Amino acid sequence: MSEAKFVEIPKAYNPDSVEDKWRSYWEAHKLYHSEIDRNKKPYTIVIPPPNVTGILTMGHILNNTIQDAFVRYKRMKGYNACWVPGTDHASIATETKVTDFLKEQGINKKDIGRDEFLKHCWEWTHKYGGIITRQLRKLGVSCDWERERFTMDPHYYSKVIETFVALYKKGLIYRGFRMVNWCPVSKSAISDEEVLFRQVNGKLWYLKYPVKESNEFIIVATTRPETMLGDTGVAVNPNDERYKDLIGKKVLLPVVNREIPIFADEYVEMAFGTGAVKITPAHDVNDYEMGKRHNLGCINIFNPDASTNKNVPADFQGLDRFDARKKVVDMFEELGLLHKVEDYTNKVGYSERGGVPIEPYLSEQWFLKMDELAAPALKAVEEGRIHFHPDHWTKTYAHWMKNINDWCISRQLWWGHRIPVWYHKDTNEIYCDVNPPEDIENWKQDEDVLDTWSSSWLWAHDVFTTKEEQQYYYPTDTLVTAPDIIFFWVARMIMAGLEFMGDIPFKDVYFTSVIRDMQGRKMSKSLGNSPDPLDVIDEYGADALRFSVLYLAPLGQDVLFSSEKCDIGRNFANKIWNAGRYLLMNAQSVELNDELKDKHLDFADKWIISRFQNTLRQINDAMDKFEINNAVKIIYSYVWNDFCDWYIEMSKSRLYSDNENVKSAVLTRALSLFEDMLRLVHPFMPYLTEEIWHLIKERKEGQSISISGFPEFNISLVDTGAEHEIQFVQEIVTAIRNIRGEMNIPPSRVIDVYIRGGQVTENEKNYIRKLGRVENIFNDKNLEKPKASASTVVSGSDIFIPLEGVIDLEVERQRLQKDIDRLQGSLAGVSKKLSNENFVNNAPPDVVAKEKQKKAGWEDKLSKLNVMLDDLR
RNA sequence: GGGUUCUUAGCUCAGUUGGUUAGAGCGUCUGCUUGACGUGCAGAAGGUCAGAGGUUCGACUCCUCUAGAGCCCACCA
Repeated sequence: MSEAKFVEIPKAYNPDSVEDKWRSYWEAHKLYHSEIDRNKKPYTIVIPPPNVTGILTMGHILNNTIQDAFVRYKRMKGYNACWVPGTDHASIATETKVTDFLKEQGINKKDIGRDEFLKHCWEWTHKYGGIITRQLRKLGVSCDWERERFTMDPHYYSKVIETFVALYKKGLIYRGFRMVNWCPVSKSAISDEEVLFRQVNGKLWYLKYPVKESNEFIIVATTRPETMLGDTGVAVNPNDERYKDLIGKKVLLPVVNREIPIFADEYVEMAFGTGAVKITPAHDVNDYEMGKRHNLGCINIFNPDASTNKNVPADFQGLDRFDARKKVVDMFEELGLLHKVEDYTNKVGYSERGGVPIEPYLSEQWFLKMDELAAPALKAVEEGRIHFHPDHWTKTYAHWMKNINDWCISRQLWWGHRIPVWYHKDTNEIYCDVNPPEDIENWKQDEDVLDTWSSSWLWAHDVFTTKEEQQYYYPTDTLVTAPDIIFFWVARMIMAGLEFMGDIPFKDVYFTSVIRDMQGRKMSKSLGNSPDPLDVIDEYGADALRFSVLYLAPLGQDVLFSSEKCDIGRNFANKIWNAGRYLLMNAQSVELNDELKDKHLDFADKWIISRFQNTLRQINDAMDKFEINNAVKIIYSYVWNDFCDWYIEMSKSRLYSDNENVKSAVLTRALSLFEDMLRLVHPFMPYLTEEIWHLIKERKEGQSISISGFPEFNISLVDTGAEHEIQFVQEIVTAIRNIRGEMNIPPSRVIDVYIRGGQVTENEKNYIRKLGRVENIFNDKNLEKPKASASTVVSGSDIFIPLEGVIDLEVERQRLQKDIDRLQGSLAGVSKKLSNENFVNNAPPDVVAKEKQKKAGWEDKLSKLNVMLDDLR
């Protein structure tokens, strides 16, 4: 207990060294590794695996902070908490990056071949794969890193293949020649969910098609004139009088000189454009359907990269689709067949990855039938076996599940799980199994890989590698994820869980907020409006970032974020730090004695103990309801307002007294309460709390606040009497401070206070003196009002503060008048209510009684204030 | 076009099943080297709860409509 240690505690909390220290401590002691333990209930979370080559975003910060808060909370509550981390191979995203990287070096993917390319992918994965998990660690997440998984791990890989084979053999997977969303950049099909629609300011071109054997033209409107090269018909509405005579006739398609029919179909809207539609079955979903209905030809005019192919006239071949568009339009203009051009805004589907408009494209793909899988998955949520938080996502989910289309699961890529299907070289027979056919030389394996999501949909169960583990840890408890992958991932995981495990994959799904910038725009690379989380951690500390983000992110609402908002968390961390500093500094001179922890209790102690219990109850309640943001606010207010502003301040009057036993008791108790408080804070601010917890006393190697248990609610410690007593003291102190403030009386000037009313205990007086900077307190039922004093009314007592020579009567009058005005307003309201017979007769008696009580109290106060005001005249 | 969420203090947001004198943080103003903290302490100002109807004894809260914002879904060329 030397002076030296005194100065060892810095004035401001500095997270830098602290965070690294405890992170390595936790990892070295494997504190967050979980093994099957039949004596404990498991609490399991699987991380939404980030893209292996990605970097940490603010979205990840929020998402993982929430998971960590849940996991730490449950771990402290005695659950066998297991948080499985990992990354996703992100087939298309990674392949795009590697392809681009190779291209920069002049290497073409096709030239080096599949095996060589995959080597590069693995190299890339190993090089960049660790980045995001390292970044995640800085946040202080309590993942079980020994369980880290990757969706291309050998075990996981084989599970994906097994799953494909099982579904194929069950008849749920089929191969079909279909129109799919084609991404010309990755040259692969993508699923409906990977198409993003954007408003595009484009044009509507009106093209004149000459009708055969006549001088007439039929004018069609199109947003994509280049597709006319593949037109095989022109459609009109059967009820359209304008075109009645043309139905059945032929058009001589300009440029390509092909004869195509004019036909009628209900689909055509008469009001749009000219009411006549050019039909390109190979490059438009609707046209494809119509083509089938009317037996039209189907001419594919594009190569996989969306350049024009040999099915178009020679001088149009090999053009990019946008160049082809220009050339077609020019040609029409030259021929005098361009009727007009209008500005037109419409929605165009873009490839999520490629960032270019998708091309509806006919190709052979693998599909997974969804009906059979979706039905039970919908039921699980509708029946409440799985809960969504916030609940309204259930509706969105149900809507999607009821309108679901088959899932295109094949991708024309190499990085991923290769489809376990072989075609016989001679007979074209299909073979599907986990192992290749024995006479492999006669077979050729399908070139495609599976959609990333058709591997990650197994995540909730296949991260566990043995039957025993699956039995113990599955179903997992809580899934925390962003709402934008509800269809990509959440829905499909539910399907997979029910199909392959016969049980739901998780009980609760917490949909996080979307983090936006202060203008409400989504964080994005191109806008450059996303702060780098690592910079924020460097500047504010991980705890501050975690706390701020939780504080700002209510369940179900988007969050407007900028890094300055982390002031909240940093200031809070500093506040806790200094509360600890105060107690520990006093522990230098005051002896701690555990035997006195429950001795010399006064109402302030009983009050804070009671407040702690109520806070604990509220936190438990909020956490159970998945209202983390609420839990955080409750803690904040307890720590700052109750513990620091009042309890610590009150403790001073006794800590600086002469009674050694009292001092000992007060400090021991305060430290114990402080330690309990740290436990409440720990799930949200793990580093800071761990640091102070170790400063409080020497701990054994391997001990940690994170496994020290969570306080348990004890109703017998709730003390309403003490809470009322404190309230009285607080009101008087606040009234005194208010007068000081309004009268501009500096704290350095001590004052006396006269309390006319019920008896004030010595104990209460002590606190009032200390907190109000009061010298003498006079208390009696029949006190005379001292001359030239400021006055007010608190809890039925009249308060007078003599201010001879200082008081400004005009200011005092205004102050009282303000109170009176406010009271009269309230009183008018309650009087009106009580004079309404309907209210008195219909409202519940306790409500009426409460109103009457209010009224009586206010009337009393009002008349007293009026007397005081009169006194000043 | 369908669905969904939202509109409360200058800003960002709380407000649980209808009954409060409508709250917090930031910002603003005033005072303060108060024996943990100026990343702090004390005090103050600031709101017709988007608008209009309705239900009710009583509406920020429930219902309808209107206006505005966000998100998701949808094949109008």
